[in-house]
Amino acid sequence: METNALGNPYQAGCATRRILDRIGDRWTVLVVGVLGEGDARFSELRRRIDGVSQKMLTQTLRGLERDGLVRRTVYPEVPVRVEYSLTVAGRTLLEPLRALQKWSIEHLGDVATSQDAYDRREQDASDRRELSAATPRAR
Amino acid sequence: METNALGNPYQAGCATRRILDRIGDRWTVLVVGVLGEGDARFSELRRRIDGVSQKMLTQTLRGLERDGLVRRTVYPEVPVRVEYSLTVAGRTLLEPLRALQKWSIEHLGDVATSQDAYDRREQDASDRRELSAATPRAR
DNA sequence: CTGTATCCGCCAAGATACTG
DNA sequence: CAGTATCTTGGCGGATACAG
Repeated sequence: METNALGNPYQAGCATRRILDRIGDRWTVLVVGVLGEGDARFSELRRRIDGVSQKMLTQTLRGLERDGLVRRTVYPEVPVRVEYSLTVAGRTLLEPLRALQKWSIEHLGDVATSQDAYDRREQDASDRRELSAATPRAR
Repeated sequence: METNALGNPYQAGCATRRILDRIGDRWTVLVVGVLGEGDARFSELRRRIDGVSQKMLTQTLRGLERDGLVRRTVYPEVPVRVEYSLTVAGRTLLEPLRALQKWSIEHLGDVATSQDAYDRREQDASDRRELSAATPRAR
């Protein structure tokens, strides 16, 4: 038999699910993306990642550091300087993320179109339901 | 200049972030994965996807249908039969998901190891903090 | 500058009950 | 069989205050 699609068993706890649990949150891929363009310090990341709060940036970086994907280097100057960079493992993650990005760029337009069409159908259906509710029986 | 890493601008709302907003939830990739192995009806998906509730399966399928990635076919028999299948666009999503799965399989072990090491360091640090709090000053 | 520590609102997701 | 309709809740993420 040929190896099929995505995993076997394809269940909660499978590899794909596990990695998505890690990168699926709002900020992780953004941080990895920025660090993929070069090392950066905390305030720089904060500036370059639109809308991230101090707390969430710290939390995201701690998670990535814990996973061994990001390295944190403290320079005990005054004031303290902290540099973040991708580890070797972290850099390997860029590849699959780029694959996902490529898919997005190629298909997100179609997805939006499909959504619009779907929503219009739903709206029509909803209208029809209202109408029939307003005139319960023909007279 | 060379095209760099992940997106440009790499911000909230970028393509990668948008697709992760769609597939980052708990069930979407599992549904796509199972459907990648062949068409299936509702109860079959429910059985094959460990732990999914009726509500979440319906919600996930509706989202994928709205995005044009899954097709829903109703056979008006008694009792009604509903078949779900990936659309052409839906099948193209399998590729980047497999890339992610590949990364996971190759690196998730290292990630777990890194996490353990990190947690042990944290635990030690925490122990040391407790100790110094218990003996505020040497005597 | 680079973080911790708290408090809080919101919403995704689960549990449960009901329906065509 | 394949859903819809509510109710509830855990936890993510934002805001704010404070600290090394």
